[in-house]
Amino acid sequence: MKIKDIAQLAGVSIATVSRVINNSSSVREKTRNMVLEIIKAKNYRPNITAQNLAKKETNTIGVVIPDLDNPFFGKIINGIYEKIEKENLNMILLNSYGSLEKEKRVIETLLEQRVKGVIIVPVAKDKFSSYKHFNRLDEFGIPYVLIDREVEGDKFSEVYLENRNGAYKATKYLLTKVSDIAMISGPIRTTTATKRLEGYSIAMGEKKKEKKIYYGDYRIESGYKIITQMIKGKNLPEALFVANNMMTLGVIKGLIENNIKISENILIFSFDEVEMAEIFGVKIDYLEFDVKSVGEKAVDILKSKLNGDKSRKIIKIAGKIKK
Amino acid sequence: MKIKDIAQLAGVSIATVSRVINNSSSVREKTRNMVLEIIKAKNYRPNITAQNLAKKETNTIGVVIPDLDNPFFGKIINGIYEKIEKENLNMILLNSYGSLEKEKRVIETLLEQRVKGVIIVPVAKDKFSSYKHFNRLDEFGIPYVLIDREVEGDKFSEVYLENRNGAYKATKYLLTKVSDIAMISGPIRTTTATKRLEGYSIAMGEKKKEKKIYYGDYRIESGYKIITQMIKGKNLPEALFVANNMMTLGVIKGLIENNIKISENILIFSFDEVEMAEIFGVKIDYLEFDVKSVGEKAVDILKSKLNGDKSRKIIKIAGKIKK
DNA sequence: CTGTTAGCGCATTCAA
DNA sequence: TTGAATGCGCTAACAG
Repeated sequence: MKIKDIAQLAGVSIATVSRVINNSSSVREKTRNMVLEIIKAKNYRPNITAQNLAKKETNTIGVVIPDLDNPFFGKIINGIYEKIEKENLNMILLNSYGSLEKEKRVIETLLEQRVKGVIIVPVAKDKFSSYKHFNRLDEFGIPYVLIDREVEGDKFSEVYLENRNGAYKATKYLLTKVSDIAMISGPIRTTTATKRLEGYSIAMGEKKKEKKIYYGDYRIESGYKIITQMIKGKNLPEALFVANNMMTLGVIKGLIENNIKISENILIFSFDEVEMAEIFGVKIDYLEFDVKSVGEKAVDILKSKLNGDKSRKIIKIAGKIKK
Repeated sequence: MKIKDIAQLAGVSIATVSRVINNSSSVREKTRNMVLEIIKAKNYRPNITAQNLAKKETNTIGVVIPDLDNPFFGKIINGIYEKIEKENLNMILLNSYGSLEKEKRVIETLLEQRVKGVIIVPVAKDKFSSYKHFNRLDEFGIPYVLIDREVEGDKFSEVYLENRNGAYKATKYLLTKVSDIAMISGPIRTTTATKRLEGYSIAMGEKKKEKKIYYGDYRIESGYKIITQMIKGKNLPEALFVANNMMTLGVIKGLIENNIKISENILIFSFDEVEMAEIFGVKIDYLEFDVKSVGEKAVDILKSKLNGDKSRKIIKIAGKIKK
């Protein structure tokens, strides 16, 4: 069933059918209704592939994520979806698996698909990373927005959590309660870890308190290992600021195993939320981020680019202290 | 940059370029290499939209999920993705929001996109639900596989967790330890809840033990409410079989609040995994399912359908007792 | 308000 | 092994 069939059944030209489908130029009320009826009766659906080719554009946007099996990105995807759905856009989802090679490849896929725009969590984590494959998108005139990671350079539009300021606020908050505050940082080659560490350092420096920094790798095990060593060495701080929720989980595990009461014997502050803590009766302070809005804001920026806005846009999502 | 440009630069016809792109019919080695070089030099990417139109087919499959912000489905999506990636297929992801109306609409979207196949978590939950909108896919000759939900009728290919047998195994296991076993069931209008309840009932019946059934709605709050009332009424069973992990979380919350030690004062068995329990030092038995494989198996079935297999296929994913 | 026609970028017969 | 021509289903001038 194609446009031609509908046209014949309706006794009009395909141009007219096309017009009623697209609501483009004016069609006589009566004609329109008749065509509409036939379309409905025949359950006809226009072939979007053909439409796209004729219009030289696409109605899909590409989303590239480094890990599809991660609730954090699930929220972002959700935010993106709800926004683009309203624009009648579709989402093609790609996984970069956190690998630069894969990232380059999926970008080529997106190019072939002639997607309308791209939202991507860049794999690159440090200042030595290469971003030049993003130029390919520029070559094809496809607008894009980087999310979640703070990226070096001054040409990209981005949306990410306020890393430095968030850590600063968190540390300031902890300083109102105690003065012996240690931090478990993420791997220093990542920009997020660097920024979060900076925030902690600045706040501690302002109050001239001694900094105690431990380095983890953002995963549960490293949090567990570090806290276990602290406990063995009997040098637990009054408060511990942990750079992400995974490591916080490790910390919680270690503390519970050693019967150390959280918030009684030690204050734990996680950079981001540990979702289940409350259910298990564990009291953790954290920064609350509207993660979904990362996706939403990215779509907003993309839309403005699609409308011709050439300016660079940076949006930082603010965190709110939850206690 | 289109195929014509490449052809001109190479001094050959577009047919030849098309042939090397698709590796279709034989092209002289020398010619092929030359064309390939130009393609590379110019960073040319064929326009998939045009390819699809010419070939009257698409390289994307549609995936419909009722909740993008749910780790369970994240795992399934991940399983689907890894499989189709190898087939050089793309995934367009749609959200039905658990609404039948939305489901109908996204199916129309998929029709317009002329997707190659569909994998869908049907919204329909009970025997009174309507499945006739799936016929639309049949009309367009698009193969599809239903996942996660057990659906009434005898025409659909499906992949889901073994609900009844899983619950049966779980209850049998609990019966080896105690005899006073209560169950918190899901809402009885859903097939999953019905099946799980059946499994429990059969196992209890075989041993002529008294059944104690409470009805929740699969959400945290209902688990919490039910356990709280049990505690107040001082009628805690020796063991409690909870029909899903969300309600189990509610149960855990209630028990912890009331200082009742899990696995000491009461045995808790969750139908599916409560991921964080171990970290928080809580001992929960559960059925372990390879959730990701739901997606993988669905792709397998879809592939066979794409190859012309008309038979109906049902795959049940087995659960393994984890203690 | 409506129809005719020329593409959109590519695959694929059919000849050569 | 190659090229010319046709068409995939639809949109968008252009003309009427």
